[in-house]
Amino acid sequence: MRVRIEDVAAAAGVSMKTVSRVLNNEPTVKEATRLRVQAVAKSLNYRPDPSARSLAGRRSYLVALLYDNPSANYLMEILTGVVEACEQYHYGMVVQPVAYTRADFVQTVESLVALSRLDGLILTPPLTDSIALLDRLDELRIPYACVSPKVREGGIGVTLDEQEAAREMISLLASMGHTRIAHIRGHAAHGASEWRHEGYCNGLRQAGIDYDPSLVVQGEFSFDSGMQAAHALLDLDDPPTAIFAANDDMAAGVMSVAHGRGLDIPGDLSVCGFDDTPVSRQIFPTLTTVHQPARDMGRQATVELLKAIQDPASGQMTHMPYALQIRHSTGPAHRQRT
Amino acid sequence: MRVRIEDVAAAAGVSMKTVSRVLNNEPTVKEATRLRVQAVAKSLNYRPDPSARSLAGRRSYLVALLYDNPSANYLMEILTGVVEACEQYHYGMVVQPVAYTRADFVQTVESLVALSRLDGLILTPPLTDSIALLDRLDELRIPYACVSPKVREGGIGVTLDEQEAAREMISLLASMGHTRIAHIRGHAAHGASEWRHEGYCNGLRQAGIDYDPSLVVQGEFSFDSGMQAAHALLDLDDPPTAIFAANDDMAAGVMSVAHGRGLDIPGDLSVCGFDDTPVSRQIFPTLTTVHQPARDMGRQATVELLKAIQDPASGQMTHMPYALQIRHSTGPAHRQRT
DNA sequence: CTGTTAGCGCTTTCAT
DNA sequence: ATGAAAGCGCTAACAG
Repeated sequence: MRVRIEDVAAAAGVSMKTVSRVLNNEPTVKEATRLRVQAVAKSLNYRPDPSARSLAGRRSYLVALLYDNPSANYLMEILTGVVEACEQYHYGMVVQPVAYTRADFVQTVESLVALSRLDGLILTPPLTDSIALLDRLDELRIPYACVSPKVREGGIGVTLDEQEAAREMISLLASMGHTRIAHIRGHAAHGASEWRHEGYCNGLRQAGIDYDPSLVVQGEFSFDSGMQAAHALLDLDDPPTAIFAANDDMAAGVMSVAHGRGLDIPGDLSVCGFDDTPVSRQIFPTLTTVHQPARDMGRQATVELLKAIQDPASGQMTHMPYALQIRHSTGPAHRQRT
Repeated sequence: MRVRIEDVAAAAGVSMKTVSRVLNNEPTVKEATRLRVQAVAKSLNYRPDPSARSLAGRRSYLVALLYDNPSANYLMEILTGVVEACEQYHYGMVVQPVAYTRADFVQTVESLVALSRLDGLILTPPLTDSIALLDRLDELRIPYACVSPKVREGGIGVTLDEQEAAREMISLLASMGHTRIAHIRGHAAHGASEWRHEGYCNGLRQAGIDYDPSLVVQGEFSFDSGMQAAHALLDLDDPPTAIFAANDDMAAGVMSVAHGRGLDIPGDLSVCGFDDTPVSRQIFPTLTTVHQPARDMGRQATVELLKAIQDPASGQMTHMPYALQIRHSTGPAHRQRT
């Protein structure tokens, strides 16, 4: 039969409430009592019943990971980190896709939270950039952590200096002698697209290269949009010798087009991406890109969220490190186009 | 304030229990009453409290998706299907990675089920092939659905005729004139590796090609293992003109090696994979592979599971269709190796 | 076919 | 610092 709190209380010679206090880390318990109860609970292999706990406590011990159509690899990494943190803190996790383009999406999230009594949310891009959503959550006092949000002072979650990473990438290309460096922007709804574009601009400026609008085309983070952009760029009268795509999928699209046109990479064209997804190692040549520690980011965001759930005054915005992955798709700009 | 069952009962002029009956689709309610209660519940926007329901009902209205280190894309597709089915049936889903290589993994699953009172499990490969787990779940009468299990009569879930798909792939290669067709096997723990290999054998037999053991090498479904296998095969005195890898990641590894060696695909070497993951469209040339409807499979498996939870006598093993995706990595065996 | 009475296992008051 | 009693919102068992 299932071990109940009552059994633990009896075995430890205290009341149910005291056991409950120990379980919930409430401070007002004598240390000796706490230790004894913990020992008994462990020896009986007691685990509180989640339903009973949440019914009585008016909370679910559940957080939800919300996402809208992200890359599978990225999301899986984030998810793995979230799961790790949840396990450690004895919290449960549910995953929920939400279509942020739908008019009623804020309401959808609201009722999701209400119906399941969710204790907190982990938001991933581009949900992190919906002011309407964030405002409403603040209003409702629903704790949430953002992964890579566009600026928002005082929020909790994790960020990465994507702008600086992009700048560094451009500096790398410039140092190889490239002066015609193109950029394929990411989906307009993502804050990341802004940052990466700004980093591109900063990199050019720092290298003393003028910004040429014809070298910047809009993509939407998909492989196909990368291909389209590549065609547009390579059809230019004075085409670029290097292309910085705002993510790996688009960079893969560029490389595919380049191969199709018989261009050598990196001899004729250098290509680089962002995210360090598995495809960056699986294409030929391997792709120079920016690594972000998505799994750690998921874990850290969740840890901060859980802290904020316990104490709304806590919860930080943590800064995570990025790392350039220099592989074989980038090189000196030396070959002459025929 | 939250609407409770009591409020619905009062508004409909019936007892709480009658409302409960309507909600749970119990048959013993007069049609007129049922309709009235449903109307009132909807107008009040009533949604039962999951915690209270599960505490009183001794069940969680939760299913868990269990996995062990699968490809991110595959899992995300399955997960999406599971979420769809859960939404439709008003069930919740939790995801749980479990390391099936650990000695205590069956116990881990057991306590997971017990502690969260999970109503059912969705198993993905290779968990579907752990006899120990399946036996224990049967013993405990815990409903579960398998996605692509190795044979098990009477089980519930979804399957795909992977053997036949592999055979068809080999037939395709043979019809293009290939006679030296190699196979890179998948991870030994996966039933899929067996099937695909058997399909390979059948395909050769049907084409009247002798099975050459030196053309079959062991991989483990990873990109790197595909590269290693490719090196081994291409170093042979009489190398293959076509390689059938047991999944796309390994096929991508093969293509990378081929490019590195200056081989033309498909001129010098035809390559094909299995699974139709995004990478198959993102590499150059695009990869010929086998598509499996992973999302539908996840949904269907969940639907069957949910049926089985309601009525243990129901729940089927559904057969799903596959489809060959013929792209640009395969072609006639015509070029002469230099 | 419908209602009444007890809980499910825990946390909250409010005492002490 | 600890305990007793009263629910949380729902379903189970038994009546009628």
